[in-house]
Formats: sequence, structure tokens, C-alpha cells
Amino acid sequence: MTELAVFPDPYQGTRPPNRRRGGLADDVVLYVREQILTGALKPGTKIDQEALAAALDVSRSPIREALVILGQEGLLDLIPRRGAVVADLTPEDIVDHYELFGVVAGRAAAIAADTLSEEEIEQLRAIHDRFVDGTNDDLSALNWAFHRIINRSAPRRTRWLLRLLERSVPADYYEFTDGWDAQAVQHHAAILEAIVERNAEEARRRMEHHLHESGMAAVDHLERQGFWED
Amino acid sequence: MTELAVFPDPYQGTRPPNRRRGGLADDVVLYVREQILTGALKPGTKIDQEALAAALDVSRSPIREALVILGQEGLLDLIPRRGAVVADLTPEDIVDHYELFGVVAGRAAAIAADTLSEEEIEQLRAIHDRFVDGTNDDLSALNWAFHRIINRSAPRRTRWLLRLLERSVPADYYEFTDGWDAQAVQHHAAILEAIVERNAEEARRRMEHHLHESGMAAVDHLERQGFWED
DNA sequence: ATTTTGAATTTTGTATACAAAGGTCGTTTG
DNA sequence: CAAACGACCTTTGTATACAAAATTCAAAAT
Repeated sequence: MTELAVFPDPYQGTRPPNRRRGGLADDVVLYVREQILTGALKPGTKIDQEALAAALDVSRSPIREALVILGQEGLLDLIPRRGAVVADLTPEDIVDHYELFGVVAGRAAAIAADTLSEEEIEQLRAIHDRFVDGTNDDLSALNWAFHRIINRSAPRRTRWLLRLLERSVPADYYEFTDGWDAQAVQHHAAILEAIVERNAEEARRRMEHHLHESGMAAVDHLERQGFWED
Repeated sequence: MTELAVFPDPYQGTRPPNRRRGGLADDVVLYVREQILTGALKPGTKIDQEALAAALDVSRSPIREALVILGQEGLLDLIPRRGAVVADLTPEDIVDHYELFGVVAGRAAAIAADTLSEEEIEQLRAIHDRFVDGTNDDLSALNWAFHRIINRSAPRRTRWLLRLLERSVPADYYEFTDGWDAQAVQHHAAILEAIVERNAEEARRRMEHHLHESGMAAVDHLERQGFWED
């Protein structure tokens, strides 16, 4: 997770949680997740708790809590009494994950089209404009801000699931490379338009399409990075 | 989770995982989840690790792992350095949860309509027939078997999410009471029909509708049970 | 040669110990 | 009298210790 620069006023509260540091387990989760999503840890690799603890210089307590979390996220398979193994992560898994992300984010977009206030739509447009502009701004942060305004209109459980799906995906490791940002601008524009027109079904479709394409881009990127080599 | 009777041949491998007993943490998860979903533990209640450990006669190690799992499921709010609190669970949350379940199960149903083999459709029909019949069978198990055949046609990540959504919901505590089974039969029939006709979009819509109605039934049931009293 | 067996070793799961942050409650101070 | 402070107690987070299951590997048996 990249540390974000301070934003001017209109972005108050629109930056990633940055919530108070939890315990060591959180660090372990971040570390192992990155190892998996960058391909440093290949599927099938067994996680040696002791070794990991030694490597990160913590005890097995936070290690075990981290493994439980990653197990819940589906990145590790936890087999009772025989430990944690890096789960398979095929192109199909990535595509599937983004399709799921799509249907859930699509639901959020539909709700946003129905319920966002005019002020919120104005905020959305402002962020989108800076996203289009593309200069002197952290594109990843603006992308995040755009989706956040939409997602926060969704009910609690939907927001919970969106956060979950957001975490266990390589997003941070490939987004806004390879000219993907140009596509994203188009998609965002279309989504914004549907929301402005209060066309919930169209907003849903376009969000689903956006995430579908994101999945394709992710697979492309990972393939080019040699994620599935040897 | 009710223990299932042994089924005749056609149901081989169609009963709930029943996977090898994990550790004590699993027991703790089951226990606390039940306490929350039956209303014994009200939202806002703080979980005292020591007290829970004493009550279940285990140490805090499995307790903590269980709390992490329930936190990931959204049933507990884990606040660093100040412990776990039972998360809010309003009617809106339940409805929202089932809507999410709907879009994901809908995706599975659409895939099933496209990809189920004729043999699998025959199995589905056989199970549905026994479900319609309603005599001398565990309705809950048949319901589970019906959905399982559909869901297992979905790709891995979708199956993972379905399992997750299935767990953190009161299903077991209200299903097939109050004449809900009559409605479920209708819904299943409609879904089966769409699958037989290989009509993916219709299968999706009907599955979404089924889960939407399930959510309504769940809220009704919980309200009648006094889940949200005082 | 392959499989089987069983002690030695490793690794997991659980319990306990300890340090530090959080909360409590009475006292003090403005 | 209300807010601020601080000593005391509680609870969490982390480390360590211990028991039991799983794995390893060499010797024995088929």
C-alpha cells in the first residue's frame, strides 16, 4: 500500500482507510499477501510458521493469526494439523475474482445511481476530471476516490464484501501501467454518465464491464510479468 | 450444523463438507457464531477473551483465532488493542447479505445453465423431485444438495465466495419453517426449468429472486423470534 | 526392488507467561 | 463543580513452553 500525499479539501476522508496500526499480524498479512500476489510464493508452497516467524522476527502467535486471515481470503489453504499452503491462483481464478467484484461493484453502482446526492455526484465529477487530466496526481488514489464515492452509497454488508474483494487481488501491483489508465478513464466516464442520468441498470452494466476489463488487464499484466512461468 | 443421515447412492458426495475436524478454534467459531445469529449475543456486546476461554474451557489461543475468523466474516468488529465487539446486524444487513448472495448465486446459476451436463441436470431433477415430495427426507439437506449441484459448476473463486456467504448467515436457524419450504419448492422448480432450457439469464434472475425472497423470509423469521427486541 | 514398519525429528496446536496499552476511579486542581 | 491527572487494575498482544500429530528416514520384511 503506497502512502498517499495529502489532498486538498474536497478529498477529505476520501483516502484509503489508513486506519490505526493494528498488531503484528497485520504486517505479516501484508507481507505474505504481497509475496503471493507478486509470485514470489508459488502455489503449493508450504508456509513454515517457524521460518516465517524467524524471517519477520516475530513469534508464531501473530504468524498464526495472519495465516488464518489469508486462509479466509482464499490465498492460503489451511489444512488442519498439516499447515498452510499457498492456494492455486490461475488466470481463471483472477478472471473469476474480477467477475465477482463486478457483480458486487455493479450492485453498488446501481444503488449509487439511485441514491447519490447531487453534491456527491459533483464530487464524483470533480475527481473524474482530475483523473482525466492525468497530470500531477496519484492516479491510483483518484481511482480509489472515484470508486469510494460510489461504494459508500451501498449498504454496509455490500461495502464489507467490496473491501474483502479489493484486498485479495493484485490490483496494487499492476494498476495504471501499460496504458490501462486510458481505458479506465473511458470506463469511469461511462459510469459517471449513467449515474448522472440516474440510470441504475446502465450504471450496473458499465461497472460490471469495467471490472471485467480490469480482470483481463490484470491477467495480461501478470502473464507479461511471468507470474505463471515455470 | 445438523448431522446428516446417510444418503442412498445418488447423493454420494453431495452432503455438506463434514471435513475433518479442525482445531478448537473451529468449535469456538461455531459456538460464537450461533450465539450471535440466535440473538444470544447482542450487537455492541464486547467479547471477553478470558471469560469466553473459561466458559469453553480452552485457552485464549484458539479463542483469538476464532475471533479473527468471525471478524473476517463481519460478525465481529475487531478494534486493535481494545478487543472484539459483536457487529451490528440490522434487518437491512440481512437483506443486503441475501442480495449479495443472490448476485453471486445468480452468477453460479447462469454458469450452471450453460455448462451442466445432462447427467447433472438429471441429478438436479431427482433431488428436486424428492424436495417437492417433502416426505421422509431432510428438506434442509435436499435444499443444500440442490444448490450444491448448481454451485459446483461455478469456477473456484465463486464457489469460495458462496461458501463464505453461506456461513455468515442465519440460514440454519430459520430455513424450512413457517411454510417457507412451499415457496422454496416453487423457486427451485423455476430455476430448474430455466437450467433445463439452457436459459442462463433467466436462471440468474430466478436465482436472484429466490435469494431475495429468502432474505425477506429470514428477516420475517428473526423479527417473529424477537431477534431485534429490546 | 519395493513396501512396510517404527523410532527420531519436525511442526502444528494449545496452554501459559509476560509486557504494554487501555480502562477505572478516586483525588487533585483550576 | 467540572476537568485533569495519576496510581491501580484489567485486558489485549506477543512470546515462549509443552503436548500431540505428522513427517522423515533408515532398517526390516515381503
